[in-house]
Amino acid sequence: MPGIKEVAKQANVSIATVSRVLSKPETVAKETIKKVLEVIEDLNYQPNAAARQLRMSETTTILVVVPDITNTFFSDVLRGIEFVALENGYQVLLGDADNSAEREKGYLSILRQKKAAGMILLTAGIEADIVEEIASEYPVVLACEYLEGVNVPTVSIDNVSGARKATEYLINLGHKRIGFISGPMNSVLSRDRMKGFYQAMAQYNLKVEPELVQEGNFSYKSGLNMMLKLLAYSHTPTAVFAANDEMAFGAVNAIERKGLSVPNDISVIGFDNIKFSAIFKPGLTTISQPTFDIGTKAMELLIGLMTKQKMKKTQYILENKLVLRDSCCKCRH
Amino acid sequence: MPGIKEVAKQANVSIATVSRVLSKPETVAKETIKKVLEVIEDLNYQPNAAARQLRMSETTTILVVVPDITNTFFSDVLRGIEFVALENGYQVLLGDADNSAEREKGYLSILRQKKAAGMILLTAGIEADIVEEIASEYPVVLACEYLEGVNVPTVSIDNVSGARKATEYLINLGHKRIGFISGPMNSVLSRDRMKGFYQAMAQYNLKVEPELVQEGNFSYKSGLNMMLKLLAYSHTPTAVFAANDEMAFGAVNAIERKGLSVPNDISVIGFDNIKFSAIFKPGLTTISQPTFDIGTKAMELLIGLMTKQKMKKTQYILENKLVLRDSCCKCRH
DNA sequence: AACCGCATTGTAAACGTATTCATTTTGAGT
DNA sequence: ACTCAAAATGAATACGTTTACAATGCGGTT
Repeated sequence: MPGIKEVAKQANVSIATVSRVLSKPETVAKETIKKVLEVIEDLNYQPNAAARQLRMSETTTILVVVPDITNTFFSDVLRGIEFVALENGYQVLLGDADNSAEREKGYLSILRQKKAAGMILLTAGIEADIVEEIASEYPVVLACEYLEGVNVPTVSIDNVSGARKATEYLINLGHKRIGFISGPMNSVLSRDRMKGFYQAMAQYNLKVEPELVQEGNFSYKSGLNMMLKLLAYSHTPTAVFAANDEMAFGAVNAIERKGLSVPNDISVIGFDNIKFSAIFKPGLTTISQPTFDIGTKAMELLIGLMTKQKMKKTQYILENKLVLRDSCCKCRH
Repeated sequence: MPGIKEVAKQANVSIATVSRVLSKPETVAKETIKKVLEVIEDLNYQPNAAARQLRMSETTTILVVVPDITNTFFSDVLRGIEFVALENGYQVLLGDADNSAEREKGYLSILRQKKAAGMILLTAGIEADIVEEIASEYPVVLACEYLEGVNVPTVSIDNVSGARKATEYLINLGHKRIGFISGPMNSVLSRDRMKGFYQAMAQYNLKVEPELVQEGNFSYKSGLNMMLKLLAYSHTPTAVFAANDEMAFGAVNAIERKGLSVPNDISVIGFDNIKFSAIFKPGLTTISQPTFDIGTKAMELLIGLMTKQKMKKTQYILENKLVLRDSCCKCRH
């Protein structure tokens, strides 16, 4: 409630001095500082953010758009983002797109209204040219997902190599008939993981049976259903690679529902290494993404953009790694 | 970039008219509206939020503080909050307290700086008197957690009755030696669940063995460890009630690690009904909280507060219910 | 004693909008 | 054609800051 002028009056100085105490203390006499600070403390004064923002034409909140807040994978990178945001005096405005490109697009107006100084997109539902346009006008960084051919700062993992790594692991265990449950094909990330799968199969001269690759949508249920579909074929796979952990859980449960065992009858490998993968039984072998680091790096990139530092690098690809647990074993067929 | 005055100039009207087109179109001629709207469209003009906020002294962002963004339980209520927020033109600023009361307190300045018009607390790490003070000055609602004796608008579930329900269920299955893994005792919510446990036991004249109640901290790991502790006693329980699902997972895995089976040797019941409870094996019997509804109701309450409607009710207790799955069975001892 | 330089403080303008009040335009009624 | 109310518009101000610029005071130098 109390404004700067109330402070000024009580401290017997001008509002300019009060302002300076807060922003450039080195230009005001020590004694005055003390006096003003006392009054500020006394009145519990906090500068009005809107006024400051209007005057300085800069805000300290940034916008983060996630495709699905309910997905633990994203909450981990969110935590990374918020960690460095707070450290640098920024606040994060959360936008949950709820898997809708429409809602995703709605958040752009927040940027245009200057309610946020920059944006981190954990999604990729917006058309590339729109992203490019908005990125040319405001600080924007892409995390997790990326868009082909656009030159927007990005931090992600190499989904192709990750998927290749997962597939190779199965192959090295002796598996030849390997099924693949993909993510939704409208996402680059999904397409990359599929590409990695195909690359590895080709490299080892293995044929991929068209009926053994099914498209899911990253949900448990789709993993379950697609696996049931796979199991309905006369010649079932001896191993399955699911493009994310949640679908892998579905696959495992589908297999067990049919009276088969993981990994003894069918091996299953996932992707993401979410928290529950270690809790699940059997422990899920999967590709681990450095979620927290993706978040911190993305936020650092964004800060660089907002403070107009010239950056040596704007594209980061973080390492993923295979984490071994109990859902895969040697092929016994 | 373009301001209201640029629009005014191009449309050959005053800035006042432009402003009116946006906020009180009924007071301006249809023809003028059309002309102005065209220019606005043309320039892609968006009113500056800071200026508007300064002038109107009101903002449309609200602050939500969660104890742990990584906990899927909270992301579900977050989704509920954001759903009605968006519907009413509000944005949500996310504050992750990372389980630290200190960080939690740090978010209060956002309210004081008027960067947010109101706040929803999903946490309860802040001292009751501080909350009460801040709530007397700004719109604040408590969700999930609540504080004893403070009259701040609150929406929660009845943790006592939920815990009683869970315990009764075990008792009705014939269990007499029932263990309890509690949440951290500094949270009212935890204390309530414990209270419900004791109430049910007392009601059925069952003795609770002190060594069979252990304090965890809502994490998987603590559930695992506390269960191992329970199993180390000579006389082990035939059933265990864990104060949240994540700890229940830990308990189940601890039991199986000892070569015992759930539910055949020991029944386990949880609390919250998070998404993985249905995926986990055995399917976890638990108490379901209406997470989404908690979120929507909390946001509705907050909107009521912010728009200064007089409200008939400021304390909501939502229904919880028992959901049966496969982690409990009749006592066989 | 006059002057200069520096440290400290104050005055006033600007940021982009909403709104009050005054002014102009419109149109209906005579 | 003239009047008058109503409708539409414009001019000017305020919101709470930051900051460029001006003003003041003080110590030391000449």
